Amino acid sequence: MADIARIAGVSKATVSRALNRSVLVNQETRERIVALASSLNYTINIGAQNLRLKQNRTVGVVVPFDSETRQHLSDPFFLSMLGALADALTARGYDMLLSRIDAEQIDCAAQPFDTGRVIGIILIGQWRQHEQLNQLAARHVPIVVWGAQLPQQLYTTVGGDNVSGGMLATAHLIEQGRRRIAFFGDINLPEVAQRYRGYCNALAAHALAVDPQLRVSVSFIPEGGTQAVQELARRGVAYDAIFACSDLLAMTAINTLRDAGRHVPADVAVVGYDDIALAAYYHPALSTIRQPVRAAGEALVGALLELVDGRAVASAQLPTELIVRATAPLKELP
Amino acid sequence: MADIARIAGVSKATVSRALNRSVLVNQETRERIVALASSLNYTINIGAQNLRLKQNRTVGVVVPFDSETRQHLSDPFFLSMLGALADALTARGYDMLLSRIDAEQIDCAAQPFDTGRVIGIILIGQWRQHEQLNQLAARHVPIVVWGAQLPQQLYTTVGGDNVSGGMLATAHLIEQGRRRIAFFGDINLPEVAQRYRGYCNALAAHALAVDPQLRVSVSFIPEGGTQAVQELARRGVAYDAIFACSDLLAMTAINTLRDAGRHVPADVAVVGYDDIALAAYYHPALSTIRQPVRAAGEALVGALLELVDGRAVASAQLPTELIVRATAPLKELP
DNA sequence: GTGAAAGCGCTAACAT
DNA sequence: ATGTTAGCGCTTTCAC
Repeated sequence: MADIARIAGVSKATVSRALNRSVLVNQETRERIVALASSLNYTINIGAQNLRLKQNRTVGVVVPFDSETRQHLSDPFFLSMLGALADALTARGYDMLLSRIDAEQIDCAAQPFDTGRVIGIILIGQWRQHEQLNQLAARHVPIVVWGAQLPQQLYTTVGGDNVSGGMLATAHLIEQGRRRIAFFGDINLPEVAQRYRGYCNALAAHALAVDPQLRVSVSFIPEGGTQAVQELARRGVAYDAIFACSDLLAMTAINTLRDAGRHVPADVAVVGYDDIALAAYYHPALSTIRQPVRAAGEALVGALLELVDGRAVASAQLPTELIVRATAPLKELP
Repeated sequence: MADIARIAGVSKATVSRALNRSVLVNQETRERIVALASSLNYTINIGAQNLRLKQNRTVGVVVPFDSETRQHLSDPFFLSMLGALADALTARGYDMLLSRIDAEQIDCAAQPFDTGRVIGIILIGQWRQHEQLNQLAARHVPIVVWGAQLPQQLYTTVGGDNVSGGMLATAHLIEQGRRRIAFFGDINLPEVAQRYRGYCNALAAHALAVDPQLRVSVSFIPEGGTQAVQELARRGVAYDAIFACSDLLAMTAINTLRDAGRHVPADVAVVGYDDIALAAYYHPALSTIRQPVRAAGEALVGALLELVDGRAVASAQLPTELIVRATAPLKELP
């Protein structure tokens, strides 16, 4: 900027004003300076500007990975969420700083905020770290979490309606005549626990008993579906349907069933979760619960910006939707 | 920092030194200051530090989207590349600033660099913007592009070996007895053009003619596979194999073939490209060309950091690998 | 309408 | 071993 000022024969102050389109500066001078700057490929240094203005238009997006499986950034659902967040932030003129951290050390998530790099944090994935998240919120770190609403929660969450998602999936299977519905998912994760509640609710609503033998605790790794089907075989329990807590789980489960000579949906109907892009292209096309990813991105960003402005924000639940495709079709096959 | 200094009864300089673990400060004083800072959740403001030190540990990752299709961030391959980059950068202690821009205005990609936010740019996706990329490089913007090596190229690329990828796929199909191999992809894109060259090479090596009727120009949208299969039907050309330039294209093509009553691989063998996570879980499991995503992330980051250090970096080609699965198996089915 | 000067939070000579 | 001071690149009173 000093260079520009020297070449243009004015002071730094004038250059600054010209570049910020201040009305205080002579139209002709302003145009001359702007032209000069652009010919020199000069742009205001945002770091210095931020320092002076104590402002910042960068939001931190943190994706925790499971220390054992390192799985998260390979999960198509979280990846598509990233895309939605990038879009939502770009649309509002904010930049996105992406970090990955160990899920066991969620407190590190606040680091980009503490060091002044970002104005707030969006955390994709709640895992089991409820307490640590509460501590961050108590420290007044502006943070919004994609996940489930929990009791005594100090931080803001945006999430799908997991209870209703679980109910929709299970009710659909019941209505198609299924009675022995297996549940695949780790209910230590809050979101999965809520889906399981929905599953139980739907069974109860149809006067069906919950058989704990039908619930298989598997993590969100791709092989989970295979493991779960094998576990059911080991237990020797009969089932005619599966509700899997992710599409990946559902797909690998179906592959394993097929290898075992069982037909989908004839022998076993399957409903997945998330409606990732490939669910529609899988064969047979996957029936699933859609999570509204684009809306989620918007909602997360909106909530965070409110928080940053010092306004309190209630946690939000986004509607989930049953997408009926071939693995659990409407008309029961004979 | 001034606060800490006041409370600790020392000067800002001492606090700065203590927090940077300088040996110049009394051990006891240092520990006292560090403890005080951490109890106050104080961390050095990186923006101010960067300004003073004229340093920066942030790298810009830019993902262009096609103005018409807006497709890129939904493409599983690019998304997984993002994950690999995030990992590679995190491992080296760099942060990642993610932006999406219109592919038609690639020059905007340099903005985070021009404004001093990042030390260099990694661009995922070369598209057709060869000239604009050359201009950026000519301006000495440190930039590394995931894509194909092109003649008169001033910028650095890291990419898969597309020619060899095309050859591997095509040769495999020929060796399994296929003679009429369709090619799905838009050869206006440099990477696809190279894959097509590999395809032609493989045909030539087996003394087979290249039939232009077998090449269908489709973009990387999911519906591309469907469109391409329909286009071949419209043309009325016979074929017994498909080499598709992405796994998504391959999958939707297979679905469309199936709807038309043609069997994969019996009637039509199919090889995809990328080896996205779901290729293995598709049914039938997809034969494909694997692009080494993790290595790509490492290579892109490594190359960029070299550039930033002022060293010249040659473009790199990463090996591609044929993954034989069910859609184009080793033993030809009768 | 424009310039001089102070200061955002930090570090590194240079003193002491 | 610690304090003083200047300055990174910018904006913004306050003078002129």
